[in-house]
Amino acid sequence: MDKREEKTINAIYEAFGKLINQKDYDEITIQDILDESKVSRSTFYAHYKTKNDLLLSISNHIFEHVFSHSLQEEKTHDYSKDSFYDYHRLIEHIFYHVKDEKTLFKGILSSKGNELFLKEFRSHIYKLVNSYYNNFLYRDQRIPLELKKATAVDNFITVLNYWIKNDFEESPEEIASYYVNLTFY
Amino acid sequence: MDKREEKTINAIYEAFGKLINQKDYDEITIQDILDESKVSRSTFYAHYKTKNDLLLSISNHIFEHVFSHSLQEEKTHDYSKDSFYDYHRLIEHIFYHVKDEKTLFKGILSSKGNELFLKEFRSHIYKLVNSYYNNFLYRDQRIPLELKKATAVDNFITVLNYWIKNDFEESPEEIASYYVNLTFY
DNA sequence: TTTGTTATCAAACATAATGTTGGATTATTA
DNA sequence: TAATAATCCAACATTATGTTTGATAACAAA
Repeated sequence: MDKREEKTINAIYEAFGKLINQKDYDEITIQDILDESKVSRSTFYAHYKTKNDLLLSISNHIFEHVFSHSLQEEKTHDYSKDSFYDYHRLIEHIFYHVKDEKTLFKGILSSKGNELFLKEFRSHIYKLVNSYYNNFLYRDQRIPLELKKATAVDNFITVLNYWIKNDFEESPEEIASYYVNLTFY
Repeated sequence: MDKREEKTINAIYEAFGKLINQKDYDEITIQDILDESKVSRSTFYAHYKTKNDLLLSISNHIFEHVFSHSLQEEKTHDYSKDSFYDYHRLIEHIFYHVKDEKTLFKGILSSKGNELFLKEFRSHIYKLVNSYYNNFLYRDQRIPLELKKATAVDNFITVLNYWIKNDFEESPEEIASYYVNLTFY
């Protein structure tokens, strides 16, 4: 990629990261981003069609990092040898990566208007959850599998929000065990 | 209330109900509401400061209905005699009321930009959950009480979304039992 | 180093939605 | 029926979005 492009995209990402920790996504105007990043209007629109387009791009950038490990797993891992332990470790791993991006997660998840981000996030978690129930037999007659999966996804968000509220005080291992206990026992 | 006022507010509510089932809250313009309701711009702004103000007003109107029973309970019910059975029945009751307003719930919960509604909704459910844990001892050492409460709130939304996705096919009792099983066992 | 390419910028512009105001009209209440 | 109050129309100011232009400067490749 052209050095100039890289520079502007970086500047825009940086600006967004700062702004999202100051006000709701809803309230951030493109003008705010231009002012903060010192990128010109026409340049911004050369890269992104809309503000949502930018958010989507940032989301993908984050998730590439956070879910990189699980994406690799998906291809190389031998599921016939899966154990619950492996799965638990994978979740710990993800929480580790989330903590690496704590500022962005905190900013975005605390913000009104983050639905696009949440939707992307959920779809990534859904893949994990799905692979879990493809490898472990689901026994509970009382609750439909699809509902159980939906709960498993939403619990992840709930636990993460709890972590954010506590300013990432707990260790990733601790948080992962909360999630696993809530969801799979 | 003046008959004329009642008429315009009704017209606006009706228009909103129609529109929210056609497009996302985000995409509904005030102009759309004016056109659909045939209310003039200045009249609209005589009643609501913003579109969010309207959504808030509609939310309160819905929740007054849906949680009326539990609000009454709060004051008159003798909690020292509380049983889990009573609590389960209360939840069934709420799902009944939700079904009465199924069109609005479906429209709003399927829509982008509904965070204001969700926030209000959550705060109502939180009151219920809170009263539950004030009356039943919490034993689980593995999960902090506050996290358990947050999960209990979010599970409610998850189950409701599942119900919506299935077009309210299940009975309120069935749905309530899904919720209770997911959350309290 | 030179040359062709391409990203950036500033500035002006069109468009669209929001929110405000004033004055005329009509419905309601008492 | 008279006073009150809600509605309407229409014009307007404001704000944010998105587009277009042509000039300038940074880059990559020969």
